[in-house]
Amino acid sequence: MAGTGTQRKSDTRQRIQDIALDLFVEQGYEKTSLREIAERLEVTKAALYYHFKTKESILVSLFADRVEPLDELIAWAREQPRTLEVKQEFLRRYTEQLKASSRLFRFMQENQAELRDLRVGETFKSRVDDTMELLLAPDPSLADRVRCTAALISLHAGMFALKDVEGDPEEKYDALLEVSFELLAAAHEGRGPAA
Amino acid sequence: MAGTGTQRKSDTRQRIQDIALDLFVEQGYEKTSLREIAERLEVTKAALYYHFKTKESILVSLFADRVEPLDELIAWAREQPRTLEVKQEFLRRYTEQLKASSRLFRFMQENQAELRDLRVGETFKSRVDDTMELLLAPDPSLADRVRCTAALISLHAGMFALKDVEGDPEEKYDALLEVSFELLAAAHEGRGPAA
Amino acid sequence: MAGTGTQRKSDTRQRIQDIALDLFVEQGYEKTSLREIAERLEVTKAALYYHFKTKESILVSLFADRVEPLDELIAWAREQPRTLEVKQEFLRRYTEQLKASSRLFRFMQENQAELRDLRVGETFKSRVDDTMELLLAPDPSLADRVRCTAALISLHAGMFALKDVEGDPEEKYDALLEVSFELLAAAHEGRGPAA
Amino acid sequence: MAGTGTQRKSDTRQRIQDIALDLFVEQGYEKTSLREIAERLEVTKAALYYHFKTKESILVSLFADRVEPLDELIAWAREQPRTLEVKQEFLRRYTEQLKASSRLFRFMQENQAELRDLRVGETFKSRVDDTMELLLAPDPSLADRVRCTAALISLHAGMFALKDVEGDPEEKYDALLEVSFELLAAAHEGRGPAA
DNA sequence: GATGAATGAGATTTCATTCAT
DNA sequence: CATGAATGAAATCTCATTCAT
Repeated sequence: MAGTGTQRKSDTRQRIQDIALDLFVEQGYEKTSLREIAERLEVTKAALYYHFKTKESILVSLFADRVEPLDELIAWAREQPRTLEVKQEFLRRYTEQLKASSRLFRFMQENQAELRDLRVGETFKSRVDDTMELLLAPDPSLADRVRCTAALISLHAGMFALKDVEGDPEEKYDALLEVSFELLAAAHEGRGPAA
Repeated sequence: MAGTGTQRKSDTRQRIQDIALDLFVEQGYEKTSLREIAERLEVTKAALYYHFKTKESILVSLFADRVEPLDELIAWAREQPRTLEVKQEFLRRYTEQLKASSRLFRFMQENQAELRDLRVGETFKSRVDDTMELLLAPDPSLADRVRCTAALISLHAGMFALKDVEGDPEEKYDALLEVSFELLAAAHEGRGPAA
Repeated sequence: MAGTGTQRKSDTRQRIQDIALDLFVEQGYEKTSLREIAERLEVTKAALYYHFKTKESILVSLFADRVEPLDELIAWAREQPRTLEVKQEFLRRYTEQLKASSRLFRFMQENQAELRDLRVGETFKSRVDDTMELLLAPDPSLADRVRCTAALISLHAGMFALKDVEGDPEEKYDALLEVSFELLAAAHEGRGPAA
Repeated sequence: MAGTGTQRKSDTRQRIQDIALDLFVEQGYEKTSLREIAERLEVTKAALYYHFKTKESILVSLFADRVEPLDELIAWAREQPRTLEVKQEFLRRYTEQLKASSRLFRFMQENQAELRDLRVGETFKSRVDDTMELLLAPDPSLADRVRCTAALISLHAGMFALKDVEGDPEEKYDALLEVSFELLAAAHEGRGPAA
């Protein structure tokens, strides 16, 4: 029994998820049909239904694994004092997660409309709200709110916007993070209505 | 009685565009069927095809009117010196256009994947590239590039991200613009690698 | 009033027929839409309906002019003695009519299935029956019947079958006619079961 | 009871082909809709698409089986000396194939226009060219070419032209074949310009 | 674990036709 | 003589899903 290798149980489920994410990113969720997924996998559509109850559940499963670490990160941040250093550390770790699941986040970014009524959207929306609340000072000015929003948006959308810029991805991530820090710092001080 | 009757001269084309944009924003392009548009308009599907050759051409027509003013703005900016004041003025006018076509820009924002292979995407992508080039100093550092990117992204995505925040939309636009100015200013000075 | 030229009354009707026949020959009747005809004419579909009640009536009108000369030819032949010379003369004149309306006959040839339930088919079918009767000796053998059939079929289908053969069309017509004469002559003698 | 039940193993594909050919012959290809085929089969339209990717592929499949025997026949003839006897034997076998697929050849005959741009047309056209080349003497006169053409055309179109003539179909085929032989013989001798 | 066969709903699109102007 | 606007019907095709095997 022992020693039958690392992938004892069928990895088909995993492969479905992989290929589905590829296609979802390339084409969007609606435009990707189960036929396509099945063809790339070289199995029949019916086989997909052995592993997933519906098309949507494939999508949900893709998000499932990523929610937990995000929740852990938020929980961690809640136990910390709201210092600038903590907020920075939070963004740093947040960026790590973005990096680790960049395809998925790209998919979210580019398919917001489709995700909106798929419940999964809600799930992530509420995490973003939590995140905003963590970054903001209590009772923030509108300008500070905007700064934090900009910090987050830039992290999320920045990599895709910089796709055509040459350079090491790691450096780009660093640059994005630094600009986020600037915005965050300004918001943290409560610099006022963008004097 | 006068002036309130049904519009004699067919404005059906206009109404199609209006309702289509509504539905595209609500549901995305793919998920919106011509049946839906026709039903809301209380005409038959075939009527849509009298006014537009294909579904895609409805979408294209929505963009057509907005490209011109954007091109004019870019052309104007190109004739100006690249001072910070000009760049600010540019962003101010840019924001006016975003405001004037907010539904359309929201649609773009939330349906990037679907737009990607619809040619219309290309059209706007190239305008964004032009815009970036206008805002950037010659031979910019990566950090400055990121700042400009963040400035633009925030303008584009900011309003939707702030949807749940209470407050006057005008004030929100002002706040977004100011934060963009901060980022722009930092990039204009070439403040270096986010000191 | 006099002297206003040869085409006093609108020639649109004529142009519709021309273009329609072009398209019917190229694509078949079903596959040719009124939209196409209208576009080539650079008028609207509705204009077609001013000149023709239905699509089918365009087709019918194309045949109308050709039935009369055919009927005259048949009537002429009926008054003649059934000598071989007369039959030959009949085929000669018949071929002239085929030449004069070659596009139309090509259309008939290649779209028999579509014509079958369009009444126009019937009309011509009965002329062909009349023609056969004229060519055949009384109480003919099956073989002679086949010879006459072959003679007619070859005249009808021959030109299109010889399309790729180089040479003067007139010569081709002559050759076809001569082979028809051979078949006709054999049938006229009642040569028996193809000894 | 035994052996009369419903066929267990799905022969749906075969049944689609059968019914489709029936309808194509009756009405033509364009005029036959998939709805009609599906209704006669008592399955849904979607079921057709399970078995055939497109409507055209149903048509193509009908031809597929018939091309092979024809190619074999042509190959056989190419290995033989070009004597009159061989040519006759060739036509005899050719006629057998026409008989065996008479519905399909009737369909071809009556729907040439529709077939023209369906690639399948090309396929058969080239076989006819091959056949002509086999029957013709080297460097033939136009008249001989016409005779061979007439021989082939008559075989193809003759049966349908003789539909209303009473008599045993076998006898009709024999008569057609004999007249073809006459034409062939004349062409074989190179009888000259239809003396 | 997976397939083969099928379905019901619905998509985009095209067509011949009508009619007020 | 002709157009602009619209319709109802139907076409081809795709999709997510089901189920017996």
